[in-house]
Amino acid sequence: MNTIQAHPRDRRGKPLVVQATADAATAPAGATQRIAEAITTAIIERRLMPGTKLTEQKIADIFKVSRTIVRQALNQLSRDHLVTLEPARGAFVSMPSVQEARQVFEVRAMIETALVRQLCASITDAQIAQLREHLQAEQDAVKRTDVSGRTRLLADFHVLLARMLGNEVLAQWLADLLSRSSLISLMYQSSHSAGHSQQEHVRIVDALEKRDAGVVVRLMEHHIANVERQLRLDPHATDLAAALQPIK
Amino acid sequence: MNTIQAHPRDRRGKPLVVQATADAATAPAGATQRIAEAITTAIIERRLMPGTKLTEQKIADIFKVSRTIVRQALNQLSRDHLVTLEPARGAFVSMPSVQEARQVFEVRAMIETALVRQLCASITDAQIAQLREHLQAEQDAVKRTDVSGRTRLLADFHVLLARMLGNEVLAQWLADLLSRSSLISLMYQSSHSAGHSQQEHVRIVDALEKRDAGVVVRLMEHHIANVERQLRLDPHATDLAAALQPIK
DNA sequence: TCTGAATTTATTGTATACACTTTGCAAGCA
DNA sequence: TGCTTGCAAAGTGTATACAATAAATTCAGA
Repeated sequence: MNTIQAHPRDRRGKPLVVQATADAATAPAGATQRIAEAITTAIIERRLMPGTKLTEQKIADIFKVSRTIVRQALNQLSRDHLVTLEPARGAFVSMPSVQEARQVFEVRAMIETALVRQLCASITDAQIAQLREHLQAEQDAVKRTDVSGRTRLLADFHVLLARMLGNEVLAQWLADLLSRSSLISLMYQSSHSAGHSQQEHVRIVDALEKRDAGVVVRLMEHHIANVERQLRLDPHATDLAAALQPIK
Repeated sequence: MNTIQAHPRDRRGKPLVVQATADAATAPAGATQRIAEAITTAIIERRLMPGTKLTEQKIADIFKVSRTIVRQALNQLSRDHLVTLEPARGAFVSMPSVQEARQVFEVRAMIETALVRQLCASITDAQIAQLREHLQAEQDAVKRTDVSGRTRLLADFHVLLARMLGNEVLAQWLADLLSRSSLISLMYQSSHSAGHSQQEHVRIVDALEKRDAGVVVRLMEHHIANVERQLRLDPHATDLAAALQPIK
């Protein structure tokens, strides 16, 4: 149990976080990077649940590298908030708190509304076409119930918008936020209608095409709020004292 | 040359980036953290110029630790975009490009206007008072021409605003952006009137006190634009070919 | 004296060794 | 039985050794 599957040849599609800088075009990438990505996708695709201990030596054995490399990868991941490092105890898949979850969505709402507002002024027809293409891919994934694929695509939609502003700084940060969002969904999502999200994406693109800033901002606001609403961010597990109180 | 001064006891004030989580209240902090902070402040306080090579062994000797620790610190700093890691060549103090500089300021404008808009709705009188206190500290630093102090304080003003939203995710990210901004100023700032920035801060707080969202957003926009305007983000050094062209 | 290949030096990248901390288990004691 | 204490196993944190790479230097030849 808790085995991490390396399956390097099995990785269809890019990792959730679209490579922003496209550094050196599919660079051979150090082993560190490879491991970090493998763990990232493992988390995203729900093969590693929050709280899982990530023992350095085990990972090192799997990837046939030394702990040194694994430690580097884990350090990187901890910076992405995907794993949590407990001093002298080890690395664990992060368990974002309800508060953290709320904050992530709050920030997303702030930044993404501002993002689409700006985008209305600068978006080109070619970009619209690119978005339509993406929407098609989303729809396909939803239809064939490709869970991990659609999760990635639904997240990438947002990063794609960010990249269209031509601002790598923003895009990279939003990518970070979205991988965190994925982890949050993993922890708190009870039921999620991917189709609904997908339709909202369509409507957002429609509004973008009309360059209607007012509508697009409102749609994005609603969209993010909807995604958040489908989580179970009620006190439940977090408020241990209350949970253990006899119901009387 | 290129000597990094450790001077651990000499560090008056906190590092530029206000400790967001205040983790474990001034934790003894691992050596890694200590080194990362030392280098950070060294950069901010202009004792390390962009492009400076950071040789692992030298730093290790200074801090009396092994390269292992130094490497961890450098890795962290590279994630903050303060140092750049060139494979097999080493670590250098980052030299943010003009494009990156523009993007950082563009993002800051986006996020900080949204920030103050929200803040208008939630800010308390106690928080206003706290801001006034900060403004006083700024003004003192400006008056006694404490360059490194005022740099830190002027940046912390923005982080302070972020923290007042009670959103650590946002605050931490803005802190990152601001340390990058500092490095950018370091590279591109020709002349900077700290007093002017400080006055704008005052006006922003005034508008916040009146909860006038419209005005506060406009002021913040102008403020960030002004800071950017004082940089030399013209093509100059970047466009080598043009620079070497005989003037004719 | 200049150019360029070969060698030497310096520095980074990775693996490994060892010390220290935590944790689980079991024996001792009330 | 229930609790504490001591011990052993597992795992992390740091240092160091060694291999790989890039830069600097030397030296041969024109």
